[in-house]
Amino acid sequence: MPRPRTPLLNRERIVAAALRLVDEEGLAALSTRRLAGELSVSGPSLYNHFATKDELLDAVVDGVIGEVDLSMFTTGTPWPEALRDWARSYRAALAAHPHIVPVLAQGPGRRPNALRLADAVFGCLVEAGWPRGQATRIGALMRYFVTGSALASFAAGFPEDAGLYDAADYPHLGEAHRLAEHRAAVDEGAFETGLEALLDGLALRFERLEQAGHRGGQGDHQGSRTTNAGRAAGSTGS
Amino acid sequence: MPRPRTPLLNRERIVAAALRLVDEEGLAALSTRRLAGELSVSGPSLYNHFATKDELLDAVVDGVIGEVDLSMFTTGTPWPEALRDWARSYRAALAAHPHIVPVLAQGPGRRPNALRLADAVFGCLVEAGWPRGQATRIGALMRYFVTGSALASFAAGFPEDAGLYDAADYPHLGEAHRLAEHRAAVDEGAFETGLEALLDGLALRFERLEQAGHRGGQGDHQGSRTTNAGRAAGSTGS
DNA sequence: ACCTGAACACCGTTCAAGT
DNA sequence: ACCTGAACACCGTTCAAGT
Repeated sequence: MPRPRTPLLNRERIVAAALRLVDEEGLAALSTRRLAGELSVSGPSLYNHFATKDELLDAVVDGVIGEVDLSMFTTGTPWPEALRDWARSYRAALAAHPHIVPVLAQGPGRRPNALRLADAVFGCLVEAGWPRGQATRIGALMRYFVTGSALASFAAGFPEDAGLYDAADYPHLGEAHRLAEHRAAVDEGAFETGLEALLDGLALRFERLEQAGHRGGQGDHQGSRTTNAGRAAGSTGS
Repeated sequence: MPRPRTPLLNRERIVAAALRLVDEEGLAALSTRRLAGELSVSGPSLYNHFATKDELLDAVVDGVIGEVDLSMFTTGTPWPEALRDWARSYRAALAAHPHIVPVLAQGPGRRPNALRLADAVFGCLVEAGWPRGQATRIGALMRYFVTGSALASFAAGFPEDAGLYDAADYPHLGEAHRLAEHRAAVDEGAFETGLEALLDGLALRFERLEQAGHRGGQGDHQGSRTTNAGRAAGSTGS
């Protein structure tokens, strides 16, 4: 019985080929038949490894999210810097795979690497002294900003050409807004400005929190010197 | 020649039927054949009014963007309040049509109503004294945050069920994160927290700007008392 | 000018059949 | 256990033909 000769396919090889295909030719190129062809295999073979195409896409997305650097959350970096470094790493990972961003931005973040990511952010913020409910919200809003920026910046396709529409009706919008070259610069600037504004706004809240904490003694606010002991318990307070 | 009997179809009727179909049955239900059926017409008929399905989707999206309230930008409301009211109105419009958000978030914002929207925000900020380049970035980052939030909140589909994945590997994430009921509350909280943080962060920058302006005389910073005269000229400085 | 039926080149997915 | 070919029920879009 020479049965255990190695299978032609496995999830890892399929995901890798799918990501390469999407990166090189866009999301529309990823059909089951085309992907199977890239793997020198017949279309339905893929269904031995993934139940549906959506499940395959989920795996591709999770692989990309796995590229996001999370090390800044465990090296004792102060939370604002950690959040900034992480947001930029997140954006860079999405910029490297622009065509998958629409799938990623939409999909519920319950794949393994998405959960690792959410967990790392949450842990860092709670460690720093943020209440658990706030930490949850901050993690979410940061992801929303990064993915929203990435969608508009990378996935939007190239504006076909200037002069596509009449400028007459938009008194404040100038020619520059329609130039593709400038669009990338605006997007990068918008991301950086938004990121810094967000961090400043959060820092302001953190100061108020610390002051309230010091005045009110131990309310529901966990001080920033709390040890690990309290936070690995399970509930998130959100 | 009884030619001018009114046509069965027109763009307006098609767009309205498409939006209704998407709202009621989701984006996947919007096929050309299905939509044509709703309009009691044959599939290819639609191509007499839209060159492609994408062009039709663009029109649907622009209709939704047209629902966003922009009146706060022309009533002399201070820019932070105007921006806050607008962001909430924007979010509400997307919440009313959750299934179209993925298309909207991705599509380049060069349809008429998207341009009207961008123009209104830009005009308000420049009027308030923001430099044109900054005004452009702020408009963009606000859109990114609103659409990013909306995508994750409304378009993400319902998390199938709790217990889909093992909790063991995510020490900080508790059961609450997996409950659909709590997800909506977290999303709303994340949006509001992010919006306020963003506005605070921008207000901080505006203060610094004003101070620099008063110190440095008239640099490239247009004072907040500038009249309309200067800004309808066309170029945006971005 | 606008609508139709037929057709083209695709899809995702199922399933019996092979090994 | 894993791969195949054939098939099913769809797609978006084109096009000659009708009025």
